[in-house]
Amino acid sequence: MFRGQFIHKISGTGRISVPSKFRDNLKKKYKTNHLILSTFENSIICYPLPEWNKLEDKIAKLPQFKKETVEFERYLIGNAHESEIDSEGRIMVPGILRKKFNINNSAIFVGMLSRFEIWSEKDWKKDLANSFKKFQKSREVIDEI
Amino acid sequence: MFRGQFIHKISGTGRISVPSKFRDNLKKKYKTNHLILSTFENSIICYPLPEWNKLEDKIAKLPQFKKETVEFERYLIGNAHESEIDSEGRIMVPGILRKKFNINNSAIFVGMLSRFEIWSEKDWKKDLANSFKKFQKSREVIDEI
DNA sequence: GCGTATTTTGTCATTTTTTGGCATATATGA
DNA sequence: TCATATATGCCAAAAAATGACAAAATACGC
Repeated sequence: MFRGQFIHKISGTGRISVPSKFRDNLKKKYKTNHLILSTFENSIICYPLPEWNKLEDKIAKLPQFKKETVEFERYLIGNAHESEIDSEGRIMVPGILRKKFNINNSAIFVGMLSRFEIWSEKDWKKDLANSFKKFQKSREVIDEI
Repeated sequence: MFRGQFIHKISGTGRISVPSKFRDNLKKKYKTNHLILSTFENSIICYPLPEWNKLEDKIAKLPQFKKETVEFERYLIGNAHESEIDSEGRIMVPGILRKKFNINNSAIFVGMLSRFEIWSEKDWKKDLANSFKKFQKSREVIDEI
């Protein structure tokens, strides 16, 4: 499970080291060092490749020209980049994603159990300000827990 | 699988380099460097030749004089151009397609699993502005995922 | 606290990918 | 046929990604 927050520097070429605890989880639980980075709301969302593949397999079975399928694919698959963790524990975050989320000097990794997110510091702080309010609202709606 | 977004320059003669990750996928998975370019919505749609053939086979099985079949065929098959990836990793995008989609200086490749799309920057941004909203809608329809 | 091990960061060299340019070839249409 | 537009082949420059190594920072055990 991915848990916790970590601030890491990102190099000019877009390399950033994945928190070692996340790497341990990837190795132990998923036996992979491949990630898929995609976009969701205001951050880069990262899935272990095996998890992501399950999602793709489902999408591949949908009728390929149907409007909903196409829109879903454009957003989710269209933003997805595969990235391998290198010998130093780093990944390359493609420029197109860095630009999209204003990730320049450092970024925040946020664990989300089966996935994790990468935020720019600025956006993270902004979101944080709202998140407690949002949490208050959503806990009234989520009955299952 | 074709995934991700890549912005590439297009030459005056209509040559544009196919993202290397797409080329790798073409080689490994499809063992081809032939593509079929056609039109779909506001972009050029690109299929590896083997995938295209599958599509044609499916179309061939449809009732051949049905209105929808004819219309579907005319649109998809009628606009299809074959293109081979050259030694520099580029393809030629026929002028007729470039004009149709206002592709001038640069274009965006968007991965869609078994195919990919080529957009003009302008149209892509326009579409993108709606894409998260569309995604929100479509994911309600695609419950299984 | 101190020393050790691990993790993160910086830098440089190498390789790969993308782009630009130019010359030649092929087709198109008057 | 010739002029024009379109397409192809080839080479080299520019830009981006990757690999390797080492320094700096941080965490950990005692």
